[in-house]
Amino acid sequence: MGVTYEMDEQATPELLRTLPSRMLSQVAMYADRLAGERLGAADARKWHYAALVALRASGPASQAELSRRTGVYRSDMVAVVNELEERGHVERAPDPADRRRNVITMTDSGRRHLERLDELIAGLQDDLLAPLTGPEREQFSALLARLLAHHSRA
Amino acid sequence: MGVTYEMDEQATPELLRTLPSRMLSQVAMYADRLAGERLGAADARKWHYAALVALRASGPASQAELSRRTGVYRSDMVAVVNELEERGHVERAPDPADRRRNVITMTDSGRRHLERLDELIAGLQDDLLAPLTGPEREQFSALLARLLAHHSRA
DNA sequence: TTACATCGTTAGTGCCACTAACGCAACAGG
DNA sequence: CCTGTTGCGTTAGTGGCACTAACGATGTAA
Repeated sequence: MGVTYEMDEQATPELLRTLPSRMLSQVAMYADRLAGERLGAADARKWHYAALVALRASGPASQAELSRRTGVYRSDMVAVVNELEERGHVERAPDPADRRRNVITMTDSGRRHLERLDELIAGLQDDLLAPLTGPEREQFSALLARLLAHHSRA
Repeated sequence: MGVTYEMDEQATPELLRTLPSRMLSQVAMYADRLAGERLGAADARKWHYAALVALRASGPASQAELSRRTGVYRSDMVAVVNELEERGHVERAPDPADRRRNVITMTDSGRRHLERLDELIAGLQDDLLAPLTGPEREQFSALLARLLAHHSRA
């Protein structure tokens, strides 16, 4: 796992090495890679987790609703639900009240799967923030939250 | 610019909304998008900037050297140098001392271009960190630097 | 009825990280 | 002097993700 590629950190120009946007991208890349690897080992992807969490939080929902709640595009949600359905973690049924919709329901298998993923994701946060102390992690999260709030408002 | 997609922030489960790895990815995504848009408007890409900064910092270099200094893959550096060459920002010449290598040299046009990009990138940092105070920006950068250092050591 | 919006779905774009393999050139050791 | 190894530039290709466009079917409102 990890990168096989040899990059010379020392030789990287100071300007580049200390650029916030660049550090941000790199740390995020590392986090994404780690998440991808671990979720992959559990036969899952980021979006599976997001969808399952949304289902647990608010109960059965249409694909479009899941899309809104997770930020996954409606068009990509199709594949996510397909994959979760193949693995028996959700069921897809037409909504009798609105025949445009599918109702997605989490199965028991899905609930168990989600619990495993919860632990996996929690461990991930821990490894991601490993070099920081408790208060520093709070700090970091709070700053991220503010940046996110600022940049995601319409 | 920005996203046309409608995501319901309110409906996103707490667990998901406050997950550090997720916030990190999202903020990074926003930063990347912003960088892509602005650099695109200046007929450039992230990698162009990285390569030019490396050339300014340490003078002419082979493509492999630029690759190591910027973190851009050797295979992708080909296109970067192609594009910079097309635009007249660098020159590519065979290295007489080692005929495997190309020597990449920045032109005057490249230097002027880089100065424009410097300003553009500086403005970007400012917009990215807009909601944070001066000390908070320092904090945030320092935390990122520590995370990066931790995760990029062999 | 007409117009419009929403839903699931398919297809496709573009960017980026990353791998594999190629022919060529340099180099180190026996 | 050969020989295996390493480094170089380059090509091609993979897979994931963000994102757009358009479709037919269905629901809602003017």
